[in-house]
Amino acid sequence: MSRSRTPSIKMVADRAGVSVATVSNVLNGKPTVSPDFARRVNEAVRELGYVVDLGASRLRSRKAHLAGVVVPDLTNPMFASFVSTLEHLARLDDYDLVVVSARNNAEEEADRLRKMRSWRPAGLIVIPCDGAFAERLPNGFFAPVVLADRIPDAAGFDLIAVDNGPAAGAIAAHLDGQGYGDCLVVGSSLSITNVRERWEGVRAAVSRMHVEMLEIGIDDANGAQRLEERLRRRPLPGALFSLDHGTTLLTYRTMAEIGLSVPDDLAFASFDEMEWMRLVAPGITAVRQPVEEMAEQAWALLLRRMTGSAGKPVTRRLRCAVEIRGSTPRSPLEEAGPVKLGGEKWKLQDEPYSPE
Amino acid sequence: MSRSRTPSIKMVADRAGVSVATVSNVLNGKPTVSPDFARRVNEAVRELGYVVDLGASRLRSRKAHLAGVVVPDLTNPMFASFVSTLEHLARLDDYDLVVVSARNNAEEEADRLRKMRSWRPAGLIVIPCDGAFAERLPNGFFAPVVLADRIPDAAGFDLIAVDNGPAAGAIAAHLDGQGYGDCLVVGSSLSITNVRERWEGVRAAVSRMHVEMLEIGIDDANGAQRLEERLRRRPLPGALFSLDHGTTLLTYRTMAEIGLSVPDDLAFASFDEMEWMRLVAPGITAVRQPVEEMAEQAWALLLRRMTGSAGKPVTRRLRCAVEIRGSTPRSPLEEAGPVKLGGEKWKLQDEPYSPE
DNA sequence: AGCTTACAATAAAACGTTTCACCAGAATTT
DNA sequence: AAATTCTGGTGAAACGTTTTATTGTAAGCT
Repeated sequence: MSRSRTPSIKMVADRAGVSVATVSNVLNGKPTVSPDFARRVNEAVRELGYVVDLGASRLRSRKAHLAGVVVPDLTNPMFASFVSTLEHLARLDDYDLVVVSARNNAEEEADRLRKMRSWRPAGLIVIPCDGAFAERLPNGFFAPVVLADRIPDAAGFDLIAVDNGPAAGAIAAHLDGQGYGDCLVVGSSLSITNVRERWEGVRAAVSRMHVEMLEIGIDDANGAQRLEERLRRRPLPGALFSLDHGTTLLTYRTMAEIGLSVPDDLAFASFDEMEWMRLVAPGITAVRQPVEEMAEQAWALLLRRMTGSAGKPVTRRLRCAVEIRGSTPRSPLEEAGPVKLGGEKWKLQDEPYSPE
Repeated sequence: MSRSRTPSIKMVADRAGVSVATVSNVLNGKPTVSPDFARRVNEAVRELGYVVDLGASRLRSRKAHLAGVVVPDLTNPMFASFVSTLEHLARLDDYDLVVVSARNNAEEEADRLRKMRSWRPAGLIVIPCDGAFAERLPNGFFAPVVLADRIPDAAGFDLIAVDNGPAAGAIAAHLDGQGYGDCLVVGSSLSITNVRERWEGVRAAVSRMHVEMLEIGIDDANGAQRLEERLRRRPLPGALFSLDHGTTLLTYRTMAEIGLSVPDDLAFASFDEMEWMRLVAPGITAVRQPVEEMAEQAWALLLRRMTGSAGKPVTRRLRCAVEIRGSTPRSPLEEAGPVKLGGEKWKLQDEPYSPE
C-alpha cells in the first residue's frame, strides 16, 4: 500500500538473489554472466519495472552519451525539422539529446549555453542566434561544438551550412532570364552572414537585371514601414526576392495587405521554403534548404568529434535546391493561366560544394 | 598543458581553501556562511569556470527539478509552439525540461515514455499520439502526468484540452448562416476523440445545412484518393471544413491540384490555424487553438502536482477563437471582391468552459 | 595429486554532489 | 567564572550506478 519508491538496482539484486554488480553486468550485456543468472535478473527487472537511473549511470561510468542542441527558435519550422531529425539520428546511435531554444535572444542563448554545461554533454550542436556566437560560448568549454546553418564571425568552429551564394544566385539568374528589368531584394540585415552571402550571390549572378537591396531589420517597425512605403511607390519593381524566413513572412503579408497580387503585379521568390509555398496558388518560387541533410552532417561530424577525432575545424557547405513555381512565371508576358502546382526542380550542381 | 578535466566542487574547495561542504553551502545560498568565505568561494568558482554537475546534484539531493515533455511531432507548428512556451515557463520556475518527439508513431511514443523514466523526472507533460495512451504508460509510473490536447480513451488523467465541440460548431453555424446548402466535413479518423468531438459539434450546431463526414485516415493513400474522387464529382458541396492539421494540408493541396478555387468553387474552413492562413489571399477561416494558454495551464497543473498537490484528476477545456476570413465569405452570392486580411474575431463565450 | 588457468560472481571503491551530525570557538546567560 | 547557547565551518555518509580487484570454484594440465 505504501508507495514504495522507484526501484533501484539494489532492489533488483535482492529480488533476484544476486549481487548488485551482477545485475549491472546483465543490464550492460557483459558476456561473463551465466544464462541462469541472467534469466533471474531479467525476471526481477521485469517484475519491478526497473529502469536504470541515467544520472547515476553517467556519473559513475563517465560516459555521457548525451549531446546538447541549442537552436534560436523552435517555432521556426526549419529549426523544428532540424531538431526532429537530430533526435532521430541521435537515438540510432544511442545518444540522448537535451534540446533548448534561445527564443531568438542572444542573451538567452548565452544563458542556455552556460546552463548546458551542467548537463555535462559529450558534445553540442548549435544554431547560433547571430555571428557573435564565439563570445557567448562559456570560456574553457570542454566538449566539441558543431555549428549549423548560421555562420559565425570568428573562425575555428566546425560548421555545417548551406551554399547561400550559389543558391540565391540561381534564383536571381532565373528572374533575370525571365526578363524582369529590376528586382527588389529584401533581407533582415546584411550584418547576418547568411543574408550577406545571399545578397552577394544575387549580385554575382545577375547580368542584365537591376537589383536593389532593402534591409528591414529584425523586429524593426521602421524597416517594415520602409518596405511598405517602397511597395506603394510606383513604378513597382518587376520582381521581389526575400532573403530570410522572417522577411519572407513580413513581405508576403505586406503585399497581400496593400492589395498587390503575385505574380500579376510583381513576381515573388523566397529563400527558405515553407510548407505552404507549395500549397498556395500560385506556388511560391523558393530556395529549399537541405535541413535533413544538414542535421545528418552535423550529427555525423559531432559524433566523430565526440568519439575522439581531432583535427582542424571542418566547414561544409550543402547544396540547396531551387523550386520554381508559379510566383515567378516562365514568361511574365504570356498568359498567367492556372499554374500547375509542384513546379520543377532545378538542381544547382551535381556535387555539393565543399571548400575543405 | 595537460587538459585538466572539467572542474569539480573538490577543486573549487581546494582553490578557495575551504571544505567541499562550504562550497556547496555557498552555491546553494545557505545562509550560514560568512561573507568572507562566500567571497573566496565565488572567486574560485569564477576562476575555474565551475558549474555544478546536475546529474550528481540530483542524485544526491533527490530533488529533480526536471520535467519531461513528450509530443507527437515537433514539426507540427502547434506542438512546436507548445514546447517553446513550456520551455519558457519551466525556466521561470527553475525547472529543466527534457523534450522528446514520438514522430507520430505510437510505438516510438511507448519507447520514449519508457526511456523517460531513466531521467527520473518529477513530472511529465504528454500530448499523446492517440487515445490508447494509457496502455503505453509504463505501469507503476511514479511521477505525475498531465495530458494535453489529445483526449485519452481511459479516464483518470489530468487533462488540458480545447473546447472542440463548440468551436467546430461555431464554424458550422457560420457556414450555415452564410447560406451554404451542404458542407463536406473531412477528418482523419473519428476514432480520434478530438476529431469525433469536432464532428459532433458540427452536427449539433447546424440547423438547415446538410453535412456529410469523410474520413481519410492517417497516411491512408486510399483515403486521399477518396477525397480527390469526391472533389471531382459534381455537384460540389458548397463548403468544406477540415477537422485536423494533416487533413487540412492534404485537402488544401488537393483542391489546388485539381484546380478548385476558394471561395469561388467552394468555401473552405479549417480547425487548427496555421501561420499561412492569414497570409494567403483569400485568408482561410479557421479555429485558432489557444496553444500558449494550453501550455500555461498544463505547466501550472503539473507544477502543482509535482509539489505534492493530490486530488482527483482535473479536466479543463479551453476556449478556442474563430477567425473568419475570406475563404468563407459572408455571402457567397455577393461579389467576391478583394477580401480584407485579418478577418474578425468571433469569441465563443466569455468564460472558458470547465466541466470540473 | 598437485598446480595452473579460466570462469562466475561479488565486495568495495569511486563518480560529484548534498546533507547530516558534529565540533571548536565565540557570545551570551547564569 | 562556569554553564549554556549560538555561529560558522567541517568530515563523512549517502544517493544509484559502474568498475576494479578479489574470491571461490571448476576445469585443464603435467
